[in-house]
Amino acid sequence: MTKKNAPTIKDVAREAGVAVGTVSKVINGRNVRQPYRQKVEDAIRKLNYEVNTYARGLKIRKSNLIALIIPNTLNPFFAAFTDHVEAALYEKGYKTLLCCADGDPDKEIAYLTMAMQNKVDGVIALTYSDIGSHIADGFPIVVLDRFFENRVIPRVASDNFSGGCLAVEKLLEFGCRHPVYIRFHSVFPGESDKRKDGYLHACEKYGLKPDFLDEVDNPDASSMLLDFLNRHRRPDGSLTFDGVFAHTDYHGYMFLNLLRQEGYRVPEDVQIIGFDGIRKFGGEQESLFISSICQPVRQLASKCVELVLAEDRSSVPSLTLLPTRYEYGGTTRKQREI
Amino acid sequence: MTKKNAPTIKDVAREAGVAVGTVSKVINGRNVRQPYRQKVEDAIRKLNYEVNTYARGLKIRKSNLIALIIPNTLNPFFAAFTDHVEAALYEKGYKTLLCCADGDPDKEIAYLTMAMQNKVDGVIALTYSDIGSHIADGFPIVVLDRFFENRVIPRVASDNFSGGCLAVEKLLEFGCRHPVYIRFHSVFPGESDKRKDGYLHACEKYGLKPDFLDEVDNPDASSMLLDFLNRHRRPDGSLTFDGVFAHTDYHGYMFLNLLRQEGYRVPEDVQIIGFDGIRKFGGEQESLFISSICQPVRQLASKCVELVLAEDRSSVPSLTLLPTRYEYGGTTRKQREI
DNA sequence: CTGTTAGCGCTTTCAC
DNA sequence: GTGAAAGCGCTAACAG
Repeated sequence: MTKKNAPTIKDVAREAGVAVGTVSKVINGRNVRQPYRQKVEDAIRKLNYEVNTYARGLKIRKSNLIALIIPNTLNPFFAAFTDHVEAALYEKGYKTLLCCADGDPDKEIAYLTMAMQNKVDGVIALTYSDIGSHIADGFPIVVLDRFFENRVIPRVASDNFSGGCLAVEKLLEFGCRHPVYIRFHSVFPGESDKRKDGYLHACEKYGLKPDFLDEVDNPDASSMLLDFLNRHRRPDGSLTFDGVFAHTDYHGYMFLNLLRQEGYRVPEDVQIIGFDGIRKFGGEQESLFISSICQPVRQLASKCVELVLAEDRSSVPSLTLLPTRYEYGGTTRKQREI
Repeated sequence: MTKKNAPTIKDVAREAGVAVGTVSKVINGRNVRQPYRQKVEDAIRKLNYEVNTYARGLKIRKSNLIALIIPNTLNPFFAAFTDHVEAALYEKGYKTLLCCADGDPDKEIAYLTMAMQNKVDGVIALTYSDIGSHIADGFPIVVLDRFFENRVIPRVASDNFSGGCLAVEKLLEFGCRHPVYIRFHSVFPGESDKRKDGYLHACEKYGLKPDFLDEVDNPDASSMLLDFLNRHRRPDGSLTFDGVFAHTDYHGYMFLNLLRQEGYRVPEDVQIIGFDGIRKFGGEQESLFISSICQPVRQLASKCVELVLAEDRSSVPSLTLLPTRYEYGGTTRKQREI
């Protein structure tokens, strides 16, 4: 809330003995001759003047505010993305309006509507509902990962297909012969679906027989993993697979715990590679939960910022893919000697 | 950015065949007779009208925006706090301006200044620098944990002292005889300093000899912990302590890994209790990294929101302490039978 | 170059 | 009850 008696541009003008137009020019960095500029700057300092954002916003229709709509900040990936978006926006002189929609379609739409009607200059969104129809043509918006059927909206995502291939290739490189894929997917279509395509592609390329668990995400994931394990247990207790590519670090870590609990050694008996690159305690220096195909969170964030701020909307590509990379996280063997 | 040709209150008035004043009243839920109200509402819907926040803000000096200033959202505790603050604010019709200051005093002050001069109705802050002197009298602000010497600013924090006592009591309850305390503290004074006071108090109460590692946080924490360990190793390899109260889950987890690496069993040989209640993958259902004195993050957040929105600033207590609780996280023994 | 002035869209008296 | 009109603080166009 603006302070009740905050000095206005008029007060500054009076104090400096110049016209308001001159003050405005000084504030906005336009050319003003030295003696005038000096007087204005002194007056501003003396009165502790600060421009009123509403008045300016009303006039020039710009808020330097970007809305970031995400499910939450609890999930480490979202948290990291949020952090990097905020930093990138700050860098460019923009503020971040944080909108945690929690997967609630009403809240997502409410935030989006609020954002588009006024208040913000653009939106970066990772939503679950199909927001496509709510977006005015030409409105600066960029979405992460999600794909909308009925509308072309600029998207930024990791190169999930290549990431999926990479996971298989790494497992093979580290000595696996039978890598399986496990996934508990959301019902919303997005680029991350291509991780499986990458797995399948790599299987074909390297002559492997695909074998996977592919279910809708649910609270019973844990017991489904156990079922999967039991189905792949030989009479002697050994497993018919020796490598796991998990669709997410989260479920990979869940599987890791299950395997160890069942007496299997990781990475000796089974190697695991996840996807995302989630780090313990969130720190960028911290270790991963499991070996993983890491999403370039920082680059995703700055690309989103770059695109949402792009002056020329028509120059914004409809899909931008950023490369992933493999990182060791304790559930793979060290690279074999060549 | 407000759409260039967005309908204004005038357009609605013309469409509805009433005066702008009437439209304003309808928008703001004031009394307007049915036929008029109906016409206005129809016109609003027809034109897809939405109030311009700047014009309103300029007029009534209120933005329904609260700035949340925190170091980052990478740290799981900050991430959780952010998430809950956003939710609590949304509940009350407010939006969240996310300001990650990253411990940079300039950025903290910049955000704070921006916030106070205009744009936001209040500030919730967890900062490192001494922002006390920058806060206008009566400005709605609430800080988490930090203590400022030169200024009384409403603070909300966990009851760290009781939490410290609780940690020791739990360790004793689970059979420990010699609990030590380890801490790598920030140089900024805050309520969390009282965790150590709680430890010392409990030691005195239960006739224990205090023994601790208390250093300024630094990159060498790991080797300092190893030093500490070596200093407490008997010739036969056993340790002179059997319980650890770690100032944070983070360093507790670090110590856990060190202990296991050195061949000690946790919780059989040594039990560990941390502080904060950090969960793997951020989920509220997920397991803790280590047994911990959990901060009531959600309650801290809603208390901050409640206080920052309080109409009567003089009714806001200068310090609000919220209770912590113990939760098992794998590094303590189950409660002994009585 | 500087100073004057007309609004931006809204709320809010104040007549009616 | 409703409608007309005066600004909120700022920017930008235009006149000097």
